[in-house]
Amino acid sequence: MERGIVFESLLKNQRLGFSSDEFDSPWVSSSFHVEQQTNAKLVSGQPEKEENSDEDYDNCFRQPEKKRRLTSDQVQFLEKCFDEENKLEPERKLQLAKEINLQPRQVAIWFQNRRARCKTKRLEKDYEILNSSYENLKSEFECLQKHNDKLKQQVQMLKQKLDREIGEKVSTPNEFPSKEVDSNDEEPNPNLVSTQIWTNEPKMVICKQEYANSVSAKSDVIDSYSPDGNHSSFLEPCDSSNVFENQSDFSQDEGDNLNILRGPKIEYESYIDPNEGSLGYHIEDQPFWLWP
DNA sequence: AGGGATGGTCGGTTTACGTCA
DNA sequence: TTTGACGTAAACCGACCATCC
Repeated sequence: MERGIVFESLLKNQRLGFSSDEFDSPWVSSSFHVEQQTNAKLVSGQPEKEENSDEDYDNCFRQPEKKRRLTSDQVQFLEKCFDEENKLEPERKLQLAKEINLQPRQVAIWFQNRRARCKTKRLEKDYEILNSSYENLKSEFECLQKHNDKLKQQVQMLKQKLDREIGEKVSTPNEFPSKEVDSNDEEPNPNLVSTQIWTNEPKMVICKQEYANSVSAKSDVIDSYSPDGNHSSFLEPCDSSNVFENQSDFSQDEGDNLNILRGPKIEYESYIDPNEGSLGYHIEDQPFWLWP
């Protein structure tokens, strides 16, 4: 049998162009390999065949050598070496092969496969991180969409209210407060956006003025339209340092690749459900901007 | 400078083993 | 007990690259 194994290995090694140092058959008188063979026989339940040189010679042309898993000792040893250095210098390969009675070629292949497994695991981990980032962004986006819808509803309500009250004031012009909003006779500043909201209180006026060019920059109303007609997204750059602050397991390396996915931090603290009776909207803190 | 030999890595694939329903 | 499906480790293959002579 040994000659059969040697023959098979020789064929393979010649085909692969192995150097002579790699072809130092560990299959002969290898304690590790004997253990492997014994284990395999125990598992498969096949009786051990009587060793015979003539039979072995005949076996040279029969079935090739079966694959054997490395023993746990061998794997442990290789794992330890892999932890130290995941690449193999030629001398180190020979040394390791000698120490655990394997062919240098086997050691090389083990390291090769181990690197591949390592990479696969790393990719899986990266995928999980990316996926959870995606889920976070998705749920944030959905929240923002709901928020946006509610804000639009509010605007609609306020518009209707405004129309109604203007109608009332027109029908009773004496009660219409004249010049209460701006008693100065200054020229109107084109950069000012002035919005007047008439409440149910006849004499009360809520007036909100902001510089138009500061609205999009400072507004807490995130989804807005800037005067130049461009839609200013709420995903524009801002302080985003806390977005994934609960994801403390981001390693530095992974973080380098994933920074792009860290969106802006968005808070909803000032948002109160408008269905709760009053407007519930901190209008005095908000620049008032009408959707087109 | 150019080319062949050698040897390494990598991605993908095949093969054989071991486990489990 | 047998068997087939399945996951995984070992081995292979081809392409590519670096180094040496």
